[in-house]
Amino acid sequence: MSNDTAATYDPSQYDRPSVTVDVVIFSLIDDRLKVLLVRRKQWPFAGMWAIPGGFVRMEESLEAAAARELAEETGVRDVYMEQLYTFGDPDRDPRTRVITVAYFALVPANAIDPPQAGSDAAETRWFPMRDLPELAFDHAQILSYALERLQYKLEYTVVGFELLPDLFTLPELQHAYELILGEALDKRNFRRKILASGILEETGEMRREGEGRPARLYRYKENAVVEVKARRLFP
Amino acid sequence: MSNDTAATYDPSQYDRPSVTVDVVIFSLIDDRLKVLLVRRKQWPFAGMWAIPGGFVRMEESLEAAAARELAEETGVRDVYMEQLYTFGDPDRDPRTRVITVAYFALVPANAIDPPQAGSDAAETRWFPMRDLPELAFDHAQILSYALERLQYKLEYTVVGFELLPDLFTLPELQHAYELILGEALDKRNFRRKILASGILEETGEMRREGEGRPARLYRYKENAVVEVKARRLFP
DNA sequence: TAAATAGTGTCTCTTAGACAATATTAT
DNA sequence: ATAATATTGTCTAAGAGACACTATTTA
Repeated sequence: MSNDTAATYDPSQYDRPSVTVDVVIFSLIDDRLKVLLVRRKQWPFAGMWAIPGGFVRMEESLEAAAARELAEETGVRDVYMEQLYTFGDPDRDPRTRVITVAYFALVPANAIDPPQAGSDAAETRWFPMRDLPELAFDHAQILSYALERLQYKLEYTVVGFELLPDLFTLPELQHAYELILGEALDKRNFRRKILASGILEETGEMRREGEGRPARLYRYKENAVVEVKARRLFP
Repeated sequence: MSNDTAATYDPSQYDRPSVTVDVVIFSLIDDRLKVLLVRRKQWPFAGMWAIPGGFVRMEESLEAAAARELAEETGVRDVYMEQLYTFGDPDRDPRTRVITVAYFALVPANAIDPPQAGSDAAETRWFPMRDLPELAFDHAQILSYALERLQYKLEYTVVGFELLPDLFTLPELQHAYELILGEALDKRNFRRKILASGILEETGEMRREGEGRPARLYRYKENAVVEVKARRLFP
């Protein structure tokens, strides 16, 4: 806290809840928006799937805890991550009072550790957002909110490229947007809007795979990303 | 949390941080945007001002804790309140690890208890946002972020009326917006935008005070507010 | 040369901003 | 009548959506 109204303080006079971070990890895999889930082995919700998370250690910040969870599950660091919301209903965990600070992360598929090696041998799996299993705790609510936020952000920022490799083509980026938003977009309007944002630049190179005409490869400008980050709603 | 990655659980194996809620309480008083602060009496930051807040009790939700703090400080219930962000740097409180879930509330000045009677005798005072004292903890950062969010929301929603009494005139509403945004707005464009949102309705009555032509009194439509609430970014 | 994919321009409609005159009341 | 405040409409510029054809490559 900060102050106990009358500014008295005695930690032992209050029971303390547990605090965890849960990280909703999104990626585009096999042409679908997928989320990484962990299978629970014990009560409560044994056998059900859950968003990866864990306790916040006493000496680490919330962001550090979320980044640590992400790295443990995917081996990935330095990807887009933002705080989503804090969920704290008293009965959301049947064991004890647990307040969780939820984050969501966007991870390019090519950056993920091959065998999804968690530090321990917990079973993890990527699930399509449109085909989720039954979820433990209030995690269905958290996932639903994370998707809503991701879709919302796609409409007014250009975070989509955070799910792609460093170099990508505009058709690839548009495809990513269409997968997440669940609707087709007009090529010309999409290109106009994205390029007008000024955060992409051509590499001068082409991607020549597949049958048709090769596509130009783009990257995002580091400076421009700073601009976008400054305008984020959530610090 | 939810799961400890490997789904083992033993609460005693982890130290637990304290969890508090801090509530940034905004109101329009004496023609200024003001925020309610509490003077600290003890170490740390004795004598400095802080955002009102307190521990989350084991049996209450975060929202309930925030609403309780708000009621204790202002006597007000059932006003606009939303979760702002969760701040958890390990050293934000020199006493122990304290994670705070920050909320912000919009309170109509006419609804506030006259003598600002907190349940205890802590000294509280309304400070203009443009003339803040030195603040305890990371509360300057929290206030700054709360103002940013309020200004942002004013631009794409019509939350401004949450700071006004049930009945209000369009010039009063515009004045509230100008105070918060810190800039003059065009009367005609403002009225067009607000009325186009469809969330206000005329009462048929007039406010006849002061010298000039009386102004029409409006209220907000309950149904319309539900619509706006459904479109909120934060659940 | 056929098939596949990448890339481009215009028109329209809506929205937001700039801008000034009239209407209604109290004094 | 004068002062004070409330109310109203138009023009313009910019942004968003609808829409179809040309360009470049591989097989």
